[in-house]
Amino acid sequence: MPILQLEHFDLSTLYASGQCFRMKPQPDGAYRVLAGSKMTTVTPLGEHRWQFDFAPEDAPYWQRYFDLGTDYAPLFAEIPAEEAYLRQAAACCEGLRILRQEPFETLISFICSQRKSIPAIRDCVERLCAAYGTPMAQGEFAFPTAQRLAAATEAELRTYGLGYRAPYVLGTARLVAEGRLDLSACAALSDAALQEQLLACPGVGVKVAGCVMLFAYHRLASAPVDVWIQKVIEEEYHGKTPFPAWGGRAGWYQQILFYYRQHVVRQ
DNA sequence: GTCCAGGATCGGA
DNA sequence: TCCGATCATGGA
Repeated sequence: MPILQLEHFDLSTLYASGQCFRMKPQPDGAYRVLAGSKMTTVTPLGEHRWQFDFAPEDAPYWQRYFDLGTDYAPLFAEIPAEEAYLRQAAACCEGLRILRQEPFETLISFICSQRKSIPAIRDCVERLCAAYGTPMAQGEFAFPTAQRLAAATEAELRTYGLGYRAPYVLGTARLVAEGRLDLSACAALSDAALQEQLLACPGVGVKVAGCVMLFAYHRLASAPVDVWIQKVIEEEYHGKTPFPAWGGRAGWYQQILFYYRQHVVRQ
């Protein structure tokens, strides 16, 4: 199994980053990472070295998932000096990255996310996987396919902690299962056209669409504003969003600010 | 008991 | 176009 030396990579940071909900800390300090129907275990060896445990044929998949083809050093170094708060925040998340997650999994997960804490989202997503996902090795389950979720009933979904979001999940799963929304084809769309497609899903507003664009389609100009980012805008940017001025770096900077505000500043 | 969480939707102004 | 109420659920 490959051992990689990675300067800007840290699973504890990614685990807490709020972009993925199926990373699981293990008792030995490793992380089990599930995505779609794939699974890997990543063990810290110290000195920025990480051991990846996955099937040999999955190497390209995880390379892409963790965005290992991108050198993040310039992404930290190029933050303008005049952006003092952003630089201060970035100094606290050296291992942060923007993942490339499965679109359907990301879409459903963030529909579930509305007005939930990150631990609550993890629980909810995990229950959906256990109920509708294909069993994998070591007691884990794949993320459900659109077909499986679309075949559920609203009442059934509610028993997994979805609450009022149950019809949203069902409606969106049906859009995908019936081919009325082609998430693979969406990868070729412009940012605006992609957002339009996502907003057509029940339970998807600008914020959830923004998360899917950033965390699944790697649209780095997308900077979703949740309650934490709204606090940052009010506290540090005089209530005026800085994201449009940041262009193609907006999503990356947003993720730095989110991590910093939630895990370092807190309150 | 209250308050809050990676919000969206609806009705009414 | 904008605003307020409302929507389940779990944890602090």
